[in-house]
Amino acid sequence: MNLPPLCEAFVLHFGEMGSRWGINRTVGQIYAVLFVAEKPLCADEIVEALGISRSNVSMGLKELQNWNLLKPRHVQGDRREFFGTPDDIYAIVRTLVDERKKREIDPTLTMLRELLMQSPGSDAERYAQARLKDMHELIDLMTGWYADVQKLETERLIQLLSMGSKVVKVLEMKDRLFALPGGKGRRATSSQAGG
Amino acid sequence: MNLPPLCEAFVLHFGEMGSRWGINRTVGQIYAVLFVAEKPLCADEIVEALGISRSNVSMGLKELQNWNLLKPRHVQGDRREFFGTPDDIYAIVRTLVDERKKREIDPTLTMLRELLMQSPGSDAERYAQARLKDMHELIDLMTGWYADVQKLETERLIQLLSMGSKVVKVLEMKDRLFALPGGKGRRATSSQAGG
DNA sequence: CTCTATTTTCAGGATTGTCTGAAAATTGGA
DNA sequence: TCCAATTTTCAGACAATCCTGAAAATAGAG
Repeated sequence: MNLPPLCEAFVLHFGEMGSRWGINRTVGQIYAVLFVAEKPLCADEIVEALGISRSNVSMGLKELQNWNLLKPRHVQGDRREFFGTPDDIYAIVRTLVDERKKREIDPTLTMLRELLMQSPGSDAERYAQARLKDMHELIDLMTGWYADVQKLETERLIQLLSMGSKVVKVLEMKDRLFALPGGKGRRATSSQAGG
Repeated sequence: MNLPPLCEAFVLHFGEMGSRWGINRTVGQIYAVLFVAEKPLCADEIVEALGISRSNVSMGLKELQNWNLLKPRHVQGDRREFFGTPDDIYAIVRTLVDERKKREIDPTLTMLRELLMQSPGSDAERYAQARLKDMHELIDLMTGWYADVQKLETERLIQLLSMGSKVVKVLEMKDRLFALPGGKGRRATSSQAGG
């Protein structure tokens, strides 16, 4: 590996983390190199930086492009293609979550819905369906929250996250102020919520 | 595999998903079986259900115990150990997130902090540190939010998630009502937030 | 259109991770 | 204490994944 020590340490750790999250170690390293690079890099520069084969870099870049995680760049008078990462790290995380949701969560929700529509043939299946229903509701709730929050501008998102659970205090205050009927004991059902 | 069709479908999908998240497919299947089982199961019942070797089940259960995801149960007059999953699916998710945070996020934060303390030896390293600082702040923000929200009772958590970004509207209202100095343009810094 | 720089594909070797049966260790009861 | 049921360990077989070099494909310049 041919990188400044600081970058090398980061790249190695990031590759390791990637491999724990179902992402090929090399792909993680390629992204790490691009992430800390001052300017877009071409494939051969990545080969040079990581000391891996050219074909491996090609496959890694292709994978990262499938994930929409790269910004392709062209340099005047140069035939090679250069790649960088979005400057805004929030944009990177949004893309990452979107893609994982699309590939893993959505199919899981579909599967759960299909299984919940079947009529149980035994007590065992009836009980399993009850469990699956809990799981479906939980995932539904979380993806609904994400879909909603994802629309916020970064500034607002940061504000919301900084608040943490203090938000609940504000909600209580709101409820007191407006004395909504059915106040704090409200049940949360799918996409319903008082605004 | 020796399970009702509905359970089998779930177990297969869950195992597949697990393997995409850095969890051994078999371990995922074992958890899935326990999750939809009406009562705790012993190792041999899992062998029977999944059609895998006894030793494989033993290793899988050990792994799941390391993740604190199992509830060991003892049956009177039976020497075998039985395992179930927590009834509350929220408890399961909390544990899962806690463990992943402990194993992956916390070490990453440590690494980032260490690299940020080094004095850069070149422009490349200086730029890399700026990127790493962004990443550190983002992870810090998200883990801070999680640590905070994780303390809520499930009921409250559901309420918060159901609200989604509508919370921001309430915040705006609050800001207007009390006309805080510096109102909506506030910067979010680490753990600081107005309540 | 041709030429050449560059990228992509892919078969097979290298590596890593998973699974198993046999043997060892453990545990509770007698 | 010993015994038998049960669990755990682990070397090696097996499988999946990754990585590479060589060859094919692509794309821009002339």
